[in-house]
Amino acid sequence: MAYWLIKSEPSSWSWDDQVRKKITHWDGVRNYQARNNLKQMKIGDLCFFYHSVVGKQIMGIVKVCASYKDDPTDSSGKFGMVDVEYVESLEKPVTLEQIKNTKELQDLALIKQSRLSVMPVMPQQWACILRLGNY
DNA sequence: GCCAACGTTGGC
DNA sequence: GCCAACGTTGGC
Repeated sequence: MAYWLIKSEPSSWSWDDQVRKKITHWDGVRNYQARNNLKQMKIGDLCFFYHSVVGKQIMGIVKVCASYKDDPTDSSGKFGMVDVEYVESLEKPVTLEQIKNTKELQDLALIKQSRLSVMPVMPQQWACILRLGNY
């Protein structure tokens, strides 16, 4: 099983929305690197849900519940999506600032490639963030 | 195939 | 709201 981090601006899709709706299409990705990461997701993989722009913190965990398929919102047919399902909220959201201040997390793409919206997370990074979140 | 122009993302 | 970083588009 693999771990990921996916971003959303709360003004378009927030963690509260995710908690309420439980399952959603993770559509709208229009970047090839992010798409390639989506393609590699398998059912059961876990993802951190990160609020970009407003909040700038990891809010909780979702699980991949449908693998890569066409994104109906993309008329070009080049991009796809997965479905994700609410799993759990972090007791304490983990902020970008905390991540930047944590030695083990310096290699996270969140820091190195701030514009990438779907990125892999190494198991040790995953565990480290869980500890920061008091999960 | 190069690169200038343009559009978007996201931190500050 | 600004702008740096980055990705995409299109003329040549």
